Amino acid sequence: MEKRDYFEEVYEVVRQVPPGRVTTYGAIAQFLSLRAGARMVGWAMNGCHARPDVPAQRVVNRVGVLSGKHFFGTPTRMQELLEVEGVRVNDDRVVEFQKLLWDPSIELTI
DNA sequence: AGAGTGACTGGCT
DNA sequence: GAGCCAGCCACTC
Repeated sequence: MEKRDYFEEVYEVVRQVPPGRVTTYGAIAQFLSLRAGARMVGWAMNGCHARPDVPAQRVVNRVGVLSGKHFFGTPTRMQELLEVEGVRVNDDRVVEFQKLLWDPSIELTI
């Protein structure tokens, strides 16, 4: 193992996502110059088990679907976590997802 | 070394 | 909006 180089970068970005907002794998990948590695972002999130401080529920796919909800303890865990933060979820999709979208390459300045 | 898989995306239908 | 296909990189067997 020990290959969590860009993993840490992904975690750092996700960690900076403000509550009540969501981001996409593609946005993170593009921000980290890993555009072709959007899937890798998801794979990186696979290691979120060792990073409880990473709000993976705020990371959804490009259409706002909670594609990773299955990886949470329960199928509704991710949705509830988002709703608690004020993010409305309908049929596993984030309501007004585009409005709640938080793009690191635009809103975040490093 | 080769093939399969995956928390994705873009384009087209 | 929803579905299908192809491209991409990393990891596992």
